[in-house]
Amino acid sequence: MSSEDPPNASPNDAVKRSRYTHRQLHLLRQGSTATPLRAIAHIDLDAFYAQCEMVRLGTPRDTPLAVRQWESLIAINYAARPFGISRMMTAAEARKACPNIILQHVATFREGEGGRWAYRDDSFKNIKTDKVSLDPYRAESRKILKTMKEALERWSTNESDGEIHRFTHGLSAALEKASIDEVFIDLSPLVYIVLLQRYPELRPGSQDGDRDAELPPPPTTAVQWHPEDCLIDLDLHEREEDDPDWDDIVMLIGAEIVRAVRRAVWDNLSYTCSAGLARNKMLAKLGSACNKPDKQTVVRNRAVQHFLGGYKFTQIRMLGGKLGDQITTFFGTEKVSDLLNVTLEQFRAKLDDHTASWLYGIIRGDDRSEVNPRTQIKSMLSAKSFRPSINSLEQAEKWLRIFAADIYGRLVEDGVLENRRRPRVITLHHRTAQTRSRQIPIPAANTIDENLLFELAKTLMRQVMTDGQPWPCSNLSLSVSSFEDGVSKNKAIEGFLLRGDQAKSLHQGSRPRDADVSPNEPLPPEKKRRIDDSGIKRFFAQPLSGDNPVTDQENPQPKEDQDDTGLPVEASELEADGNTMPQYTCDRCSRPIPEHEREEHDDWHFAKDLELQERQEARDAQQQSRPAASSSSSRGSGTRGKGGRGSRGKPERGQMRLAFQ
DNA sequence: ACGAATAGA
DNA sequence: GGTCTATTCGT
Repeated sequence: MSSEDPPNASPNDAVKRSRYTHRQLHLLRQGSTATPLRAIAHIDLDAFYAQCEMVRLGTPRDTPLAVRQWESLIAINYAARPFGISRMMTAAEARKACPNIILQHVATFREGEGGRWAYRDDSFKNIKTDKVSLDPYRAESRKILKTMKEALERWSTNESDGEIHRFTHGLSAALEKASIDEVFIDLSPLVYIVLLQRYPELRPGSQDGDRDAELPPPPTTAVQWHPEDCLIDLDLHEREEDDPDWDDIVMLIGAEIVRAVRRAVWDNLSYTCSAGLARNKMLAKLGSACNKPDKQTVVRNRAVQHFLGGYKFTQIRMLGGKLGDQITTFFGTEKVSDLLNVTLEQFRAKLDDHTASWLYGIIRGDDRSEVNPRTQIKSMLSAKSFRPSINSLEQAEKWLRIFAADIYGRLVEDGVLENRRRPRVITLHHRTAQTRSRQIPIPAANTIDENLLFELAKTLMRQVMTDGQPWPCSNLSLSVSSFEDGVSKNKAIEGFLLRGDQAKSLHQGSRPRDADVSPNEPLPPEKKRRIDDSGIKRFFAQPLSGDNPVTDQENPQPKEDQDDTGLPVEASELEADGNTMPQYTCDRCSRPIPEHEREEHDDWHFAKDLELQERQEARDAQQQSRPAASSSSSRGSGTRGKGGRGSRGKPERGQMRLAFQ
């Protein structure tokens, strides 16, 4: 049984103790994927493009509206749905079904009108000269994300106060932008704060040092759910009358936070969204689609079997494509409930080991994938389909100009001007009978501007044309990718984001910084946890020595010549400022610690132990979170950059630091 | 490193 | 169902 499954409680026991342990509780603050007490939210904007247009136009909520792209509809608001309008309809059909519907065309770029998109009354007549722009929606998406982050931030600072502050300061929720209108949030650290705030008996130190001891039961016999929370029915053998355990309380608190986030989005920006709340991403995502619009759905642990059993597995993330089709063929069913009868061995006979064990777990509600605090995009693409096809280089180049302008504008938003980020590769895709693509490096010496992108695109176009038959061309696209962090960004990081480093210098004078910037990681094949800064190091603002889990694993004790007292940064700063403080020597690490920091330091050891334990478990269970994740770990060799640039070896590093600006 | 394929809104 | 975007896979 995986450790995500709660241990069985014998039903006849009066609940004297919780099913959950202190260890499972305290893992919450690290965003650990290994605890069944985790709280993950998935938030999905309702009919997003349609709402964007409603907000922009000031359309009342009860007015039917759809977003139009040429003759088809790409988003339909909830007021229009009772008329039977769906995405497969044409504009004419929609108007017939609902004469009063607002059909708003998306913004477009127009040939010969510079690189600016605009909303144009006649764009639907100009499929030949216009190109769709999704920029307005990207901009709204950014605003919404920012509002959500602020709401989460407020929550953590409000709650993490007073006596528990030393256990909880610095904790925050990881937020992953899953698409233009969806986010995952790992609420676990915030829920942890609230739990400690409301239930003093859960605070560290109250368990007499035995982390595997069960928690005391929650001091309630019934959970008071908010009237607007939609609950998934419990599994057949579970009863609503049974006393709640801490996982129920976790969901209750999570629901409160999600409600606050959704409320903030509504109050500040007038967007409604739907949310799912569960112990992992997969369940949260299924949950958010259960009650729409403007509702939130809670999938309690005790409801998971019942909930999942009713689905086709092709609804589960990653199973909607060819993999799902294969599985359907192999086992002759699309139902989760049927697949539950398939043994792991039977899965292994048809699928590779990783996929087999991932699938075995996922249909049982076990999903260990992490919420990856990623906000920055990895590539930008601008494309156009031609109906009818185009037949000359001259025609093609007009579109390349627009692609270049589109992408350049987005690069500016992303900070190319300030040298924060810069793509290294540009690619041209070209479709005739088949799709062909060519890519070249963007010369590092050049300043990226619209014209450079255009010139590179033309170069690629020439290459594509010599490769084969270029006409008639039905689709053309230009993209930039392989983003790298610019110089000024590194300065920014060193200047005011790596507080751990600051504290380090402050504490022990100057110390060579090379180790911080050079790619010195003896990188393990990348069992590397994707999001170091959602782990314990974020809590403690650890300096970079903690950046590499492997180093940590193999050298649990920091080297003597480095400052790694394990103190929170704030403590280090205090130490540097004040000079005559009573000290004691910690018997765990033999370091001098100010007396008034004793408790905090003990907490640090406690958390550090948990961290090591978690890693041990991660190694033991060589199980990956997703089937797709496996290949990147087996590839690793030969991808090290030659000049030791290391941006390949340390993916997303800048992102981790600057995740939320 | 490159081009193709897959996934999802 | 067609379009558009983004990421991962295979060599």
